[in-house]
Amino acid sequence: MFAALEEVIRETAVNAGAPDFSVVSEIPPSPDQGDLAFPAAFALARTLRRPPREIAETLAEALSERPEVRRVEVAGPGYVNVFLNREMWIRESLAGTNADVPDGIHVVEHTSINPNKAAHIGHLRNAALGDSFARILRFLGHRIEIQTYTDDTGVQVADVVLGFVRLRGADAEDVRRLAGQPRFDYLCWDLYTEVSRWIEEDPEGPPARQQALHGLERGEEPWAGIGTIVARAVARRHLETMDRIGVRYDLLPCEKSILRLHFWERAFELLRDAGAIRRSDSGRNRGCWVMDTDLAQDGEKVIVRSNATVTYVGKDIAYQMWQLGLLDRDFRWRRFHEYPGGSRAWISTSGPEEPDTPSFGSAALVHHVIDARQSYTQQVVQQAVASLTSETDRSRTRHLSYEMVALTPGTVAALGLGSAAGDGAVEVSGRKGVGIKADDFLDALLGRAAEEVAARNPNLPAEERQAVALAIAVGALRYLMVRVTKNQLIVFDLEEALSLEGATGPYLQYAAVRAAKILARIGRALPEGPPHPPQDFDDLLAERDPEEAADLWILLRGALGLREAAAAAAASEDPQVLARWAYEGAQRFNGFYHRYRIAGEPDATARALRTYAVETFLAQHRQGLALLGIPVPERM
RNA sequence: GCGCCCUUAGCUCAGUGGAUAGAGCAACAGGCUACGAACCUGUAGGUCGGGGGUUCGAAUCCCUCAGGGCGCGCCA
Repeated sequence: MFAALEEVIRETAVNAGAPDFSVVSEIPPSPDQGDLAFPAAFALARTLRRPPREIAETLAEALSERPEVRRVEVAGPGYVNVFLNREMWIRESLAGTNADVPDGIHVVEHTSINPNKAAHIGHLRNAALGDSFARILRFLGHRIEIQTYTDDTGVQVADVVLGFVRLRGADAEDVRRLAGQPRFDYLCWDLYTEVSRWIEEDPEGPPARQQALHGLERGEEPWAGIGTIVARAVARRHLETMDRIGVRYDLLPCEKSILRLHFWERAFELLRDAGAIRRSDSGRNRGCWVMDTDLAQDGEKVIVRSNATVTYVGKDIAYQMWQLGLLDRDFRWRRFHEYPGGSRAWISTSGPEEPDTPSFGSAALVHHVIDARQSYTQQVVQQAVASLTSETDRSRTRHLSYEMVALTPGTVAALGLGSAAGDGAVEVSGRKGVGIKADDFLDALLGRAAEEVAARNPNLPAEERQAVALAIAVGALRYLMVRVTKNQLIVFDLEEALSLEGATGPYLQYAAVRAAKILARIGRALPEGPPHPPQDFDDLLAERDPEEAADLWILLRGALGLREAAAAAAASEDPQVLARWAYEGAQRFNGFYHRYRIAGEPDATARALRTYAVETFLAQHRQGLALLGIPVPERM
């Protein structure tokens, strides 16, 4: 509808002699200035050599002939303010669909934690960002596949394996027994910091680590056997942790499979044949296979070392080639984790594949949710992969880059993780054991939420109280992680993060719970989707007090902006856009709630209009919260 | 040295060319016998890091300087 009106503006201006231009529209600061405004006359004043007000009058006249326009005003120095036929606008926005979504799978790769220790708050940001982004894409009509890359043969796992063998004197059976513990990942967290310190301080450390790493990569015992036990047990723990906050995965592609299935060997041939890499005959990188790139310091990036082993970047190139279907090799898959409710996560294997395995990968577009520290590496990989595609427009791999989570010195001190030096942010480090574990943080939130629920709902059965507290804790956590822009470093303060008031998840949930309660009181079911407006909506609105009409309209217009907000979030690759929409919606609703009676309103027309607005708000708000992974409890 | 990100109210952040720069927290003053106060209303708080430029119009775009964070290996 906006597009049609913009076209009217453009056409009118061009007919008046203006060169072609793109029309901008905006929403006026107050609804008594209209529903839509065009500042076009200012820019046209110069080219048409006429005063802006005069041009605005011409544009207004053209617009006023459109059926979707009720009234047009020229305001101030030359704004064209449009009062829409609101019923028509609502009906059109309800009819919006995902008709023109291109086919093809979007892979969202997120979380990707090294399977050697418990997940921490930094990983929660990644998972919340990736999961919300994936839900938004699915809402917009895309087919989605969720992957979490699992580096089960890297130094981090090797270090923990070394810790078990060297510092604990454990064999595979011992480790298998320990891995059965409920929070095996916590045990590994502590062992990892211990072994990291040992490697740093003991001269035997570095060579021992080297031995463990090579053992893992080559499949030598005891390293490989223990490595598999550790990696799979910890990866399973990660799935359980993330499932607590509503984050699930389809696939766990493992580095070990990439090695065993010789992905790199094939990728190497393809890259070499395409001329994307070449052997360096001179200089510092003599004997290596390198890629020419402006990104690297000397103009070349080593992909294969002079000792014929492949770098991290090389392995990542092979993996990303597989994701895009550019590698004519495939993983084999086995069932790994059954989620309550039926879905399951698959893990890659180089062994025999299970009979009824679906096929994965070959995505149209892959989104890598990886923190900003990896920007450089991701650019190099993207360049390599792009050199294999015929597409000239843009890369089919996207780096959804985000800034990390650090800790306030106060939080570090409060948790006994070290002394607070200065007032800067403290980096979360798994190696040093500085960080807040994801499960611990969620448990702390759960504890605080449970207190609140008990205080407010003393008569609720304990089991229900627990369920409500969980929803609130998850809502608080999910909102916390997406409420700021992905580019903003989060300096995590525990006290602040445990707050359940103000701009927090529970605020968003509370608005939904309230709205649902009102509807329940007057015997209306929870709306499945936004309802259609009442007949003669504009006339009904006009009969109300102007202030109320404005409040009703602002609530409705905001709620109906869900799809637009989701699309903007997808385009900017940042769920924060949607989180802001949800927060502002809750604010509008709470204001409305305090101002107007709904269920108890005696006037039937007023009650119907207000109920309609509440139903629309609730349907849209619940949908928006679902996209952010924020559950809505029955009561709170 | 090069690259990316950040700099807006005391604090944490919104606001990616339009009308008077907005929220939350903290502070102060109010509001529960109404659909539940995890809420709402009000007060106070801003040279949008500094300086140039483009534009009818700049927190927003360009240049430059400053401060802060993170990267830039034949490591993973």
